[in-house]
Amino acid sequence: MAAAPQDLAPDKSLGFQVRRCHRAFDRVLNGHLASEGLSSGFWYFLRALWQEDGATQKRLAQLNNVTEPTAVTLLASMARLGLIRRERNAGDRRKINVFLTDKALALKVLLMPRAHRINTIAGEGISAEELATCLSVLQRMSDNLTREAARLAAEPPG
Amino acid sequence: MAAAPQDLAPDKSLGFQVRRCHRAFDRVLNGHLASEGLSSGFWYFLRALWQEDGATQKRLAQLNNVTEPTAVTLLASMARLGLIRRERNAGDRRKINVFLTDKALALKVLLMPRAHRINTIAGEGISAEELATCLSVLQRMSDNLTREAARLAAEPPG
DNA sequence: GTAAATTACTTCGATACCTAAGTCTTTGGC
DNA sequence: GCCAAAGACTTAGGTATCGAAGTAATTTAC
Repeated sequence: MAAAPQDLAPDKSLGFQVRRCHRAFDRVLNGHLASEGLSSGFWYFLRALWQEDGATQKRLAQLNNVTEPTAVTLLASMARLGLIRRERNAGDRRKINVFLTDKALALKVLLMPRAHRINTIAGEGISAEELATCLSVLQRMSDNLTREAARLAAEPPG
Repeated sequence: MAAAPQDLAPDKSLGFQVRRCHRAFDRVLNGHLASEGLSSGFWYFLRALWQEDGATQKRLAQLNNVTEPTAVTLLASMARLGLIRRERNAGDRRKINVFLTDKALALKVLLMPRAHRINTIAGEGISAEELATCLSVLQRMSDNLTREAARLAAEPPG
């Protein structure tokens, strides 16, 4: 017999476990970045730019699943630290293209292996097949929830 | 041939996908709670207290995987809104026991079904077996990373 | 039985998010 | 052309989170 809707134990809730796991990843990531004077907020933007240097701020926000104001704040901090350079786009002056400095480019060879290592540590004792299933389920859940969030924004919940 | 450590695509990174999924859950949860004047920060404390009314602040922080300062801030907000009552423990005056008010108790029947629904929406089109695997992998990854975070705190990364 | 260590909570200052409401630029309809 | 709509970025204000350092109560070690 299924549990009543009042009694979903936190341990059995995907939302709860996703949150717990996120916090755990974030703490370890921050721990590794602190020695370079960086914080986890920068990490996702650095990685996006290593793949797509010159992207606009809007594009970077989308790649990282954050809103534009969040991107503005983080990119301003990164510019202050000399990690990026922002250039108003000549063809469309609404846009700003973001470019990595040499300093940020150099961080790639230092930091990417650490990211790998964190993923490796996370997956210790877990089969490749299970990890692949988890990754796929996370992607599908994200898609489902993103659709639901858009629905909620249009029409309040019932 | 395996990809070089410099080239882990974000989509294939568990850390990245866990984060993305967390944000998606959080947005939907906030969307549902906003109509009651609540925010997602309260949710986890409410749920913990529905299961364990009278818990100390430290205990609540542990149950929710947040640090004590975070718990202090959130519980202060909840007290301001009349959701909880804090009582200095008579036997050990360092401790503070947290109790739900009637108002917060009444929210349970309203909110728990919504939490269920969010989990249901997230899992649409995904088999029960896959979801169970994902849940189990998330738990084990959290445990691995929590251990690593403790190790890092003791000794900086190499 | 007191000094030192530990525990529970708090305060402080900072970062990373969000929503709502701007500004400035470009595009589309007429 | 011009005005309205849409797009890209910014500002303002608020919440949730952290680490580090502080306070008060209790326990431990001698």
